[in-house]
Amino acid sequence: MNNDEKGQANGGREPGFRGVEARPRNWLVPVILLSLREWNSYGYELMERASNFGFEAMNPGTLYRTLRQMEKDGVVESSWETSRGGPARRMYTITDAGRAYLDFWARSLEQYQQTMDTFFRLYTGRPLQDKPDEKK
Amino acid sequence: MNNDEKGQANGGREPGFRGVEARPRNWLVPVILLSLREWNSYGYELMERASNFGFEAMNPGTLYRTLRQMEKDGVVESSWETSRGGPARRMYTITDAGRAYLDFWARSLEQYQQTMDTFFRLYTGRPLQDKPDEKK
DNA sequence: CATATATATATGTAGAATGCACATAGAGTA
DNA sequence: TACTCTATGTGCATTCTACATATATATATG
Repeated sequence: MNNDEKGQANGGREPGFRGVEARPRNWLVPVILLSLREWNSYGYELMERASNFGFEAMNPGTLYRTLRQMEKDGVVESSWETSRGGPARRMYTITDAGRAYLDFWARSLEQYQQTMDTFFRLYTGRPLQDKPDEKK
Repeated sequence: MNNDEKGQANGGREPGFRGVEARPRNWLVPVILLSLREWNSYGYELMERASNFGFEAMNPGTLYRTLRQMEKDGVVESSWETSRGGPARRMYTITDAGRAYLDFWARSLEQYQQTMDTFFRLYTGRPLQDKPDEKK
């Protein structure tokens, strides 16, 4: 709903809505933390693994910037790995705070699933409430 | 993960994470459209109805600005209602494009639910893949 | 009548999230 | 040498959204 191409009413045809994915904010952070909880990793590899969560063709800039911010926030720690061929890698490790954050987010996600249920109940045509009378 | 109060590792205690709700982007737009699909309404009333979706204490500015943007995008239309007591109301009606947008969003939401299932499967300890060997 | 309150809509500003484009650099290989 | 793969980043613009504040009308209350 935020570009020129979307355009006017198109009578119910499949619209070319961009940026209309029902994806929560901060999705990337928990996905990274979940990956790091399994095993330590680095940006380039995390990018591939993130695609398992629907982050297809993840753009590198967003990922690397997010990782640096996460380190500032204390949910991950990093160190350079230079003991092998190829460019140096910044290896990341999840912290205790990171695990706590992940748990918190998972609980929040459960709550959100209930909200989605409510949405679908209304969407599929079973209103939760009748139209109230005009007040006063 | 974006404020000073979150702070450092806290060893798994319940953290005071702010803004860490698993809430999707653009949630407000479909909620408004869903409300308007049931019956025409206006900002002040929509604000109350939005609270049914977990938008507690919605701040008015966000809602009214969103409504105006939605009209620009062609998913709603509005007209002033002055034929009654009290301040004038801007009454909103959903358009065909709005209905199309809502349908699109709902389908997107279904896709996203699968992604969440994947997330929870990993979170609760059943990895989808083993750690691959170091390449090359 | 004056003032307060409820109703109703809106702007200004700032910060966070995010996408897109582009920049940098090491190591192997043709 | 040039090219490609691997790997990490920055700059810029847009969007989303929270918070504070402004405006106006009608009704209730003293």
